[in-house]
Amino acid sequence: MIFGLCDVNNFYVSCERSFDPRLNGRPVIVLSNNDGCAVARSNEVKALGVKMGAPLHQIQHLVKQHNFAVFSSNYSLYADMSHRFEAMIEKYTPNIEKYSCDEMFFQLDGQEHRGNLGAYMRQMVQDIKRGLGLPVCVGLAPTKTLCKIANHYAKSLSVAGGVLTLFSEYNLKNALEILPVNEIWGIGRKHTEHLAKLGITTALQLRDAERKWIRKRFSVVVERTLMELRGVSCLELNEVAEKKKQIVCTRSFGEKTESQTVLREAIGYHVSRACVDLRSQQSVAKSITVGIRTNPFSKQDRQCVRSVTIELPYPTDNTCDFQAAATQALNRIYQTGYKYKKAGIMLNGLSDKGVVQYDLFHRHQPKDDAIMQVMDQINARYGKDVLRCGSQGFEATWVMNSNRKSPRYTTDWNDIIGAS
DNA sequence: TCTGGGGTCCTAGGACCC
DNA sequence: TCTGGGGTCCTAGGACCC
Repeated sequence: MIFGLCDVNNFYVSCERSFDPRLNGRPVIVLSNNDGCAVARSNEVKALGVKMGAPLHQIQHLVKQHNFAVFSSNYSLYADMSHRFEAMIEKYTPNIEKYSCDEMFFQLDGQEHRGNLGAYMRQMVQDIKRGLGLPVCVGLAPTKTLCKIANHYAKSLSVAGGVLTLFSEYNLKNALEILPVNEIWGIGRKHTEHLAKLGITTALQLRDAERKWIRKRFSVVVERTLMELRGVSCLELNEVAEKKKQIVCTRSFGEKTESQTVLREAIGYHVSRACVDLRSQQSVAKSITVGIRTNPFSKQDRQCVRSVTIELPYPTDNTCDFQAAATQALNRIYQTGYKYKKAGIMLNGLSDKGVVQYDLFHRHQPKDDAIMQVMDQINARYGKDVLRCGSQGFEATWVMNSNRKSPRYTTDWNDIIGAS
């Protein structure tokens, strides 16, 4: 079996460029929620030394000087492009794991490419470029971790055709010898520091280290990484997307607020979002955590970070139950005199809706399910939050900044190119 | 003035059980 | 001075990922 990884170069930026070719060759960045940081950068921007997650206000001089095109993130566009990207790969192999919106792992059994794997994959790369306007790179190797590395080199070396394979010991050795450990999938900042103290700074050194010794000093995770570098596959392809084990919804506010009403409305909004998500995967949740905080970067504001978890009497997927619990939670943590910047909620203890055990005194109300179903249907048809809980309010004074969003080219009739 | 959001897995340690 | 052993479940916290 052969593993492959196909990922889109600078995904969000490439989506924007796909619908506006004038952006090609021009420095482009896409901002995080609330227009805070640069979360996607074109190669021109990377070449200027702008780091992933750089706060916009810190790079304003470059933005002006080099005439960056700057976009707020347009998630409905990116999600739609992601689906199309996945569908294109499916034409080449049925065994796909959607690892993230812009990365697909897959497996090839050696039959479909008729002896010329490279050509088969280059064809796929071309197809995606032509069909979606997205530039992608492919890495092929015996393990997922090595695929990541092959993909990394395909991209950073601008390999012709966008496909790089890592199979022979000769190629592997050369690739791993010059790769710093922190570039390995699964080795982050802490592990890098720790490894450096042990004299391990390159991928090759990690691969050839003593397995038991690494296991003892780190954990099975790093041990697995080591084995994967040796070409022993320890990570399988997960083709079926598993259900989420927790659902989180948090947002910063466009402006700071001291008002409990505004906090309650923001939290109400997040609860609604999370519950729709919960029901769509046919789960119920046991508890909800509500959190609020001030701006941690602010020097002059007094800081306050609070959160509380409320256990529900029974696991449920009912928005109203969670709204009531959330309001109760907010009452417990809210304190006057602070300028709050962010609020969020988390649904925990998820389980399958069908298999929940209720006790003797629980009266399950089929009516509640019907109400939620109707609410989901109406909102799906007429727009989200047409029907909502009162606690969400109607003003949404807290909404984040998103001033530079591109049109929803593929998901809104009015924004389709050519529509008047 | 301005700094994102949403996840997963693993381990250690405590509570509890027989 | 003496105070078992083995197991499971749960949670908090750390580390990592995109």
